[in-house]
Parts: sequence; C-alpha cells; structure tokens
Amino acid sequence: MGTHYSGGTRERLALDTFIKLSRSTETIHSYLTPRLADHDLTTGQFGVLEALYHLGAMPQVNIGRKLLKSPGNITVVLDNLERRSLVERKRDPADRRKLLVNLTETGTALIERIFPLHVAAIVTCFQSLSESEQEQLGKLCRKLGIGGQARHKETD
Amino acid sequence: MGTHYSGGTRERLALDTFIKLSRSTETIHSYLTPRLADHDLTTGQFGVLEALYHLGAMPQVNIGRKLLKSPGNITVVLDNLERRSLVERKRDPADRRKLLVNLTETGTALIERIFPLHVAAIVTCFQSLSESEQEQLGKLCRKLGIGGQARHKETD
DNA sequence: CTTGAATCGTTTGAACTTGAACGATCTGGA
DNA sequence: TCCAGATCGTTCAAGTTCAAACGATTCAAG
Repeated sequence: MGTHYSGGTRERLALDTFIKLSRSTETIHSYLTPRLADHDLTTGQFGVLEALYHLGAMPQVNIGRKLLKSPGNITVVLDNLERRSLVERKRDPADRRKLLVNLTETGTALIERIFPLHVAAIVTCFQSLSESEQEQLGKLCRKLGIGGQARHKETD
Repeated sequence: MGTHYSGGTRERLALDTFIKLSRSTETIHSYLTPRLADHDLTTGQFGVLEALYHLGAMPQVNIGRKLLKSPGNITVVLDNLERRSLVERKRDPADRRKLLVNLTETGTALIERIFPLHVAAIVTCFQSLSESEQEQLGKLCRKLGIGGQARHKETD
C-alpha cells in the first residue's frame, strides 16, 4: 500500500520519537496506577494529596493550575476526597470566592504512608536507565517542554 | 518542613526524571488534543482510525491490544465512531466471536485528510530538539520502556 | 462427542475529564 | 460610591476509561 502517507525524514523522525515518548510514559503510568488503586486512590486524587502535602493549603484554582486540570475536574476530585475525610475546604476570609483546601490528619497520614512507596515504584521503573541516562532524558524532556509552553502561569 | 519525605539521590533523580517525562508528554498531548477536537475527534477515536488505516481491518480485541485499552473502552469508542459511519463492524465468519472492524469510505477520507495535519503538529512540537536530540530521546524512551514491559503480546 | 476452560464483545457502575454556562465575589476606574 | 469586568467554584452534558460480571462462541482434553 504505497498510497499511505509516510512523510519526509523530518516527519518520520518526529512521529517516531513522539510514539516512543508516549509509549514509555504510558507504560510507567500503567505500572503506577494499580499500585495507587491498592490504596483506593486514583492518579488525580494522589496528585492533589501530594500537592497539598508538599506545598501546603491552597485555593482550588491553584491546585488546578499546578496539576493542569480544569476547575470542574478539581471540584469533583475534591468532592471524592472530602467524602473520605482526606481533605477539608474552608472559605478564605480574605477572599470569600476562594475555598482553601487542606489535608486532614487522616489525609496527611495516608500520603505520608503512600508517598515513599510511590517513589520506590518509580525508582523501579527507571532501573533500566543509568544515572547519567536519566539526567540526559530529563534534560531532553525539559528542552522539549519549554518549546511548546506559553501556558503555566506560575501562581505563588 | 524538614519532616517531609525527600529520599536519597537515587530517589530524587528518578522522581525528577519521571516528572519531566510526564510533563513533556502531557504538554504535547494538550497541544494535539484540541487540534483533533477541531475535527470532532478525541485522541482515542483518532488512535482507532489511525490503526485501522495503517494496519487494515482487525477484530476489536486487536485494536485494544495495539492501543493498550480495555475491551469495554474499545466497545464505546467504536460505538461512537460507528454512529458517525466512520467504521463498520462485521462478524468474522471464521470465528463468530470476533467482530472485524474496518474503515468506511467516509472514515478513510477523514483519516487521510487529518493524519498529515496531525503529523505536522507533532513536527512543530519537536522543533525545539535537533534531529540527533530526537534520536537520543527516542533511544532513551525505548530503553526505559523495555525495562517495564512483560506485557504487549504481539498479536498479528 | 462432550464438557470444561479460554476468548471475544458487551454491559454496568464508578471515576476522571473537559468546555460552557452560571451565580457569588472581588476589584479598579469613572 | 457604584458598576463593569475579572476571578472563583459549581453544575451540566458528553465522552473516556477501567474492572468486573456476563452471555456467546471456540477450543481442547478426555
């Protein structure tokens, strides 16, 4: 079927790199996700807990910006975390539009227990790369990311 | 704040690399997704059309394995594509459990029109990397992916 | 040939995800 | 002071996604 689009060298290289990049990321995520599920957490829920743990209480809009998620999404994820008493929302007295979200004691205990396991799982995933290879991969990803940004308003 | 988990060098490097990898992939996807949406296609729908276009008709289970998606998901995505007459399902006479999925003329026309645009968008994303950097990134991703596989039964 | 195990696709329930529309709140300029 | 525009969070509709349970079909062992 010579009729199928194939493109020039430039196109094929970019497409091939993109596929490898996507695949490797996907593979790692599909390794990590069930491990979080063992603790009844989805990736999104874990992301919220982790952000609150490392950055402290913040209004919902900040969480959304940190995790690159829509406001509606954050509302739903927080609803589910709040139902399990892992986080709590408090109206910000200084700006009553905002809801300050914070970890509860239960939530803190949970993330403190799970986070090291999560990191250990990531270390396992990256075993196949040497330290210098990991550094190189990180550099290339950063360079790649910077090219296509124009978003990511830093908020603090 | 000194109480927060930080881990050793090994842990921090893997975690840092993982974040950069995830972010860059995410950034690219969030650039590509709205472009597909302009043609009323989701990423999953595009993936199916593209697989059928480049690999030809196949049973649903093969599509799922190619795209690393669950059977239930494939059913839904195909329902939505079939409703728009972009694909068709035919019972495989040789094995009546299977449904052979194929592109319709409309579907073929659509993917032929969109695929080059999609590739062009990817090329744009990868502009910030030189050719040799792209090759290197691809190699590292492949090496990374191979480490954590044990899945991916090739099916053809 | 028969029956038990495996495979294929669907359905269901739960969660994530987005964009758009919406009320509540804040802010800056007239 | 007052009000027009921006910001914050919610809600809704539609879609994706998975795991688990399920019927239909195939296959293989006896």
